[in-house]
This record gives sequence, C-alpha cells and structure tokens, in this order.
Amino acid sequence: MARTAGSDGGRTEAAIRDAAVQLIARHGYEAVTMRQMAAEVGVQAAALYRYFPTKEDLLHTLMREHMEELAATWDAARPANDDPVARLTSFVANHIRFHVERRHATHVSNMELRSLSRDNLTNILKLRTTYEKELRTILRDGADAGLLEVDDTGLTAMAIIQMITGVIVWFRPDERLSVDEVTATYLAMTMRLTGAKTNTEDRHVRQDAELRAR
Amino acid sequence: MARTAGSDGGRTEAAIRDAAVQLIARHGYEAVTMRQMAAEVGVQAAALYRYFPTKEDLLHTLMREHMEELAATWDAARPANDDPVARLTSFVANHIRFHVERRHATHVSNMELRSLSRDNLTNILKLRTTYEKELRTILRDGADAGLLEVDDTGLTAMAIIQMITGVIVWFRPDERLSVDEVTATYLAMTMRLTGAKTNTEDRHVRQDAELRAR
DNA sequence: GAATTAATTAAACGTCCGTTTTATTAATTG
DNA sequence: CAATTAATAAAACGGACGTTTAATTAATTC
Repeated sequence: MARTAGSDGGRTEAAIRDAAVQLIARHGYEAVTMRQMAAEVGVQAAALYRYFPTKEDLLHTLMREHMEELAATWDAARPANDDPVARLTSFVANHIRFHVERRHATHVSNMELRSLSRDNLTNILKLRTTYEKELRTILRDGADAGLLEVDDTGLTAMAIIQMITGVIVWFRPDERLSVDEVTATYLAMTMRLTGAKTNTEDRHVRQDAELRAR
Repeated sequence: MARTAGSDGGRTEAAIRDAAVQLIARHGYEAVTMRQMAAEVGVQAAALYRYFPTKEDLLHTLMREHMEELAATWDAARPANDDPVARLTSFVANHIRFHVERRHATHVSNMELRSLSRDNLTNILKLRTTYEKELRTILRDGADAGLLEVDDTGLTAMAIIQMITGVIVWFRPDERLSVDEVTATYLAMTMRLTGAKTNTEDRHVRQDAELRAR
C-alpha cells in the first residue's frame, strides 16, 4: 500500500492536530503514543512524520499556536476605552470564553510544559508571561487611579488568572450553567476581589454590553 | 550481590516515597521510570517491588496519603468557634500552609489523576470531594447568616480553591514573600471576594491570631 | 501521457519499559 | 551457632516505544 485515494495533506495535518489535542488532554503527553494518534486519524504512525519532525515538536506546535491565538483574541477584544475597570471586565470575559471553548487545548498547554525541551519551554513561557503582563498592567492602572484595591499587583494577577482558568476543570457546556452565566458570576467575584469602585448598576450595564458584543 | 550491609526496610520505603514524589512532580508519572526512582534511592528497580506491588500502586499510595493528611490537618485546625468568617479564615490559612509545605506532593495529587485506574481514581476523588464540601458548607452557613455575599456556593468554592491552591505554581519559599505574608494577602482577597461582613480591624485581629497559632 | 511530486504503507531498528524469577547475603531469632 | 526471615542484586522476559528506510500508489504538471 502507499498513497491512498482521496488523501490530502491539509486535511490529514488538521486531523493529526485534533487527535493529538484530544488524546493528550485525556491521557497526558507521555502516555499517548504516535501509533495511538495515527490510529485516531486512520493512518500509520510513520505518516505523522511527514507533518511533524518529532513527537515533541508536535506538542510544541499545539502549545505555541494555542498561546498565539489567545494573544490574538485578546488583541481583538481589548476595549478602546481606557477605563481600568472596563479593561478588567473585558480581560476576564475574554479569558473565560476563550478557555472554555478550548478546554482540551488549554489542558495541554497548562499540564505538559514539563515535557518540552529547554528552548521550546522558554518559547512558550515568554508568550505566557507577555499575556499575564496585560492583567498586571490593568491592575496597576486601576490601583493608581484609585478605582481598584490591590495589595500586591503580582499576587492578585496570579490569583485572578488561576481562578478564571480553573473554570475549565469543572465546567461542562451541557450542564447547569451557560458560559455567559458562569462569566457573570466570575466577573462579580473578580470585581469584589479587586474592590472595584463602581456602583452595581453601572457594572451590570457594562457586563451586559461586554457579553452581547461576543 | 544480595542484601547489603546496613539495609533497612523502613528507611528504604521512606526513601522510595521521597524519590517518587520529587521525580514525578518534576517529570510527570509517565515520564519517570522505576529504574530512575530506584537509582535515586540507590537500589535496583526490582527492590521497589518489595514495597509496592506496581508502579501505579506507588502513585496511588502517595496521593491517598496526601489527601488523608490534608483532611487530618484541617480536622486539627478547625476552630471550635462556629462563626463562618472565622472558619473561612482558618480554612484558607490551613490550606495555603499545607500546600506550600508540600509543593511536590500537591503537584502529584493534582496532575496525575489521569494515570490512576478507575477504582483508584474514584478513591482519590472521594477524598477530594469530602474536603471541598467543607468549604461549601462554610460558604453556605455564612451566606445564610448574612455574613457573606455568595452568588453561587459551588462556583465560589471552586474559585477559592483554585485561587489558593494556585499559590504553589509560583511560590518559592526563598524569595520575596514569606508564607505568612502570602497567606495574609490571600486572606484579604478571599474576604473581599466573599464580601465578608466584618470591619477591617476585627479581621486583622483574627488573621493575626490565626497566623500566630501555627 | 510521461514525468514529477505528494501522500502513504509496511517493515524494521535499537532501545527502554514494567515486571518476574532466582540466587545471595545480612540480620534476627531461638 | 543453626535456622529463619528480611533485603537486596542480577539477569532475563516479552512487549511497546519513537523513529527511519524503502517501496508504492495517487494526484498534478507540462
């Protein structure tokens, strides 16, 4: 056997990425074999090497593109408005929606860092740090303007990111709550956590506008 | 070669546990081999089978004991006082201290669930759920007494747990902040997040007492 | 329609894995 | 000090792993 009827490089590569994300998210990178991923796609393991030079390179590609998409989504969602509270609202809403829509890819990006080589790890961490810096800047601006109560910008940023990323651990799209309901609750918690100075009605108006814009 | 001079079962078993926690936390369960762990202890791989019947059983033992210790620590720290805000304070302070002191074991317990068999997984999840229920009860009692503002008990509990467990991701004991300083900041964030009804001075008094008691 | 390029299979390579078996020595017991 | 038990080493087992090589067929190009 050799090239199969109807085979197409583009489609095969996309299928490999999908299979890899699903399998690695469920079983972990080290536990998943090239043969398993190939079987999911419906090809032999050797065929994967036409698209990715090594197993680790496949992992690194998945993580890099996930982080680049996250940055791009935030760039597109970032409000023209420079009010720190509005920016914080947009950041949290965008973050939750992005991660809930990509539960499996997020799991891979968060759990498999230790399987990367030094260079690949540095690469991914740089993207992550750049993204997290956005939140720190918002918190610092808000604190400077007297609109937020933030004891320690770095700690608060980490606390918020862990809180809102953690949604993917328990959230299932087909259960009790919708993404918008979850986002609203987490926004309320974030605003209280940061002591955001804005009356309740204003905040609700802004949140609703934020959610409708998506 | 055979039994070595000065060999002792108790010491060897403890050394295996330590080596396993360190190596699995750093490289992941699937990536660590029985031979690596044995080398860290200074024995051959076959010697591990005198203490643990399989690799997975070793993992499960580490996780089970970690969860049992967590429950025991909370039982000991639980305040006689039934004020929900005081209980929340104790819960957060105990949780952070416990996890910071056991960074590696916590990493193992949080990251390697997917490597467990059905039965072992069920076992660990039961322990985890029981522990998390403690926090939900505190939040519900606080909300019922009008002392906390909690929109959704389940969501708030998950948010708080992810926030305070996330400390181990970035905290390094030899850096800028002490455990007590980090705990104080996270307690302040928790109190704001739950809209705890208590004036600042009272809260500080209680937090200080909490910290001094450890 | 021949030549070229793209996509894939089949088979193999050397290595490492979790685990078992067997033998051997150290420590303890009576 | 003989008998027993505890703790280990050494070697092997079958299987799976990531990856490479070579051959083969489908699609495209000229």
